[in-house]
Amino acid sequence: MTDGARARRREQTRRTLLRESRRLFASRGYGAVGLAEIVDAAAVTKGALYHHFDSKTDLFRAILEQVQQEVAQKVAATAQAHDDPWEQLTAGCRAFLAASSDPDVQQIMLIDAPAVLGWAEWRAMDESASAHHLAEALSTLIAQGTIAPQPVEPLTHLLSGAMNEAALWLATATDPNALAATWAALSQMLEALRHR
Amino acid sequence: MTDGARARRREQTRRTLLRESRRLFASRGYGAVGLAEIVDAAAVTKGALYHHFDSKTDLFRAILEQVQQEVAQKVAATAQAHDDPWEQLTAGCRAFLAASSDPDVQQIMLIDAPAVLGWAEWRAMDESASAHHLAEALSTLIAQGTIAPQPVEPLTHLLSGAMNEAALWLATATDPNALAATWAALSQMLEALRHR
DNA sequence: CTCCTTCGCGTACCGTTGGTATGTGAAGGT
DNA sequence: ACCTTCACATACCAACGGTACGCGAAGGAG
Repeated sequence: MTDGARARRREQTRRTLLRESRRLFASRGYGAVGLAEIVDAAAVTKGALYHHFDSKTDLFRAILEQVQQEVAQKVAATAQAHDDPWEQLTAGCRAFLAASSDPDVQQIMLIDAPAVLGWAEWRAMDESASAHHLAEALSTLIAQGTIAPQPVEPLTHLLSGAMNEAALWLATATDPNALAATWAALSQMLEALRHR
Repeated sequence: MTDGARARRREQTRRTLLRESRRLFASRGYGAVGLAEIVDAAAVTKGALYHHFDSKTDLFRAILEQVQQEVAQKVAATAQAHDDPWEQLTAGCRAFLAASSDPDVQQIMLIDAPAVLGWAEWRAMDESASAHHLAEALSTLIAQGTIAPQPVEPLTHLLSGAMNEAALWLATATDPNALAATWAALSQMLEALRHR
């Protein structure tokens, strides 16, 4: 069913298209890359592209989904290596910072995505991919009394936004211990949430 | 010198162009607005537009500069109403949140700007417009011992990113006391920076 | 007042872009 | 052996950002 020469070729074309367009979008930005360049790099034509994706925006959406899943998986894997919910939160945040330091992830997920898809859709995708986990972790910590009772949504957005911007800055920072300093400051903020 | 019929007409055309394009960019986003629509709304032609601006991107840059100055002025005015550096910081952050709740400001300054101009240029403009003041306030507080000695740059980016994302979320939040809850959480984080 | 220059802007046009309609040949069922 | 379906190629289009050039009014020089 999922097999056959035609299905295999289809999958391969789609994967090549995603791979090449992701490479180009990541290196030069969504707006600066034309479809002609993409289909040329993938050694196909626009007909093939539009057979797999509804539009240039739809292609970008598929790439973003892929990037977000990769980041979310790294964060989840790191967090699940710990038992204590508080350590899960801190380790998850560290893992997110590390994953977001990848230039590809930054250009696609943090810079272009909100402008290309609109903030609302970007937000919805980020929610289901990673912000949901963050909110859940915070809820758990509130439930067990580690964090003072308070609405989790504002907290989620403040932390998410802080880490996103910090990751973008780290990419251009020349100071070799900028990552350590950033983590120290973020850790300081997280500690502030602990019940006194 | 700055007067004369020709100079007055020039200024008026430029201002009309900025006003209309800002309105359109803010309401539908940079990518979804064409130059034809802009010059039509301003009752001029593309010749006039390109006489005042080098490109569509350059037009956007001029608008962004204007928006950032407005926000920065509101923040500075609020901060300077206080004497205590700590109150200047907190009041400034509150003012920034309030100013960034304007949908026009969000679409132009927070959503489109990084993608249109690239993160580096956006960062540079934000730096000279408002982030510089934030960093200065933090430096002052460190110098006077209110905040523990630490690098200010990571702190600046964490706080700036947190406030940006929070402002975007507040725009879509239905909960009427979302602003209060957000400020409570942010205030909690700021308090954490105070020397123990 | 006259002449010439400059300036602000309009007109006409171009190359490229995202998107579409249609053709085509191989794969797969019957 | 036949017909359908599918994956993709080809050819084309409207709209876009951008440019070259023309034109009329404003302003300085004599």
